[in-house]
Amino acid sequence: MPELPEVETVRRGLSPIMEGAHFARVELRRPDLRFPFPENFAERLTGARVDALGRRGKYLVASLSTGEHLIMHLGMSGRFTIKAGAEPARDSGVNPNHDHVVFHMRDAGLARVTFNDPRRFGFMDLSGPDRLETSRHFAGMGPEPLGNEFSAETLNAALRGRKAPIKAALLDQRVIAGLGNIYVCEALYRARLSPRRQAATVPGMRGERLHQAIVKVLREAIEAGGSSLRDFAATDGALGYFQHRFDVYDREGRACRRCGGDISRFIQSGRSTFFCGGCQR
DNA sequence: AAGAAGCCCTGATAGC
DNA sequence: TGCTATCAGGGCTTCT
Repeated sequence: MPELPEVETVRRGLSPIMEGAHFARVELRRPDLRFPFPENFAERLTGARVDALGRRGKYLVASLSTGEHLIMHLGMSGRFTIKAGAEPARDSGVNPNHDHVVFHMRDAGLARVTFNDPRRFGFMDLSGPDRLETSRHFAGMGPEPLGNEFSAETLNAALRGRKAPIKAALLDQRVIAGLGNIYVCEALYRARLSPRRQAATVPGMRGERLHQAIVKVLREAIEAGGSSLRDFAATDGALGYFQHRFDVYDREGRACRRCGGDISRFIQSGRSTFFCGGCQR
């Protein structure tokens, strides 16, 4: 379940291979992922150089020499694997039936970058040469939590007046970019805030705690190479290990490390929320 | 208009 | 053992 730390881990794995390299050939093994590939997708990539590989929220963005941007989302189960040119065709180390896209990169020893995605919740898109921030995927997206524009003040401002539970507000990519179920649960635990608390009541001291908790949990998770629960692996197949440091996520029925209470689980807007009723208010 | 629910998709797992 | 039901949850669409 790639959230910001997992996507950042993938970006760091891909950038040494892709930045500065050209697409020699692009293989599409099916007409769509979650959405159809954009028109002439392979043709528009072939010959282009990757000037930079960035990330916005949970999206990977390759800026191309053609002026277009290749926008990639891992969905739930998307995985990129890198193999050098001479290695055998079984690229991803997982079921090759789900190897949907292969980028053959030159200037990188003809490395192959394979996108495998069993559930096909991932997608790829090309944005025109217009500014990225106004593109369909990024218009209205909230601040990068590890960027300069994210502060306790901007978080508070985004939460003010919101009647939804804080859990739902933090999952909303318009409030803050890149958080998913895992890191929202973990950040709320660290900030000692109940996921049920109305978002509008957070600004103030609670908002400062929450801001700190979000930044810290994301930094630690990136340092740990992300979290590998069911699907996630880095481009070299390595598993992240932040899942071993979860305080609440996937720990239903276990003891809270802080107060000794029981970690409980309930469904909030259709998704599992994990929290400690003893010390999260 | 904000908020919630439904949808997509497959693999792992639980339960019979 | 082998079948079926359930769950996982990104973001988008639809409904209230």
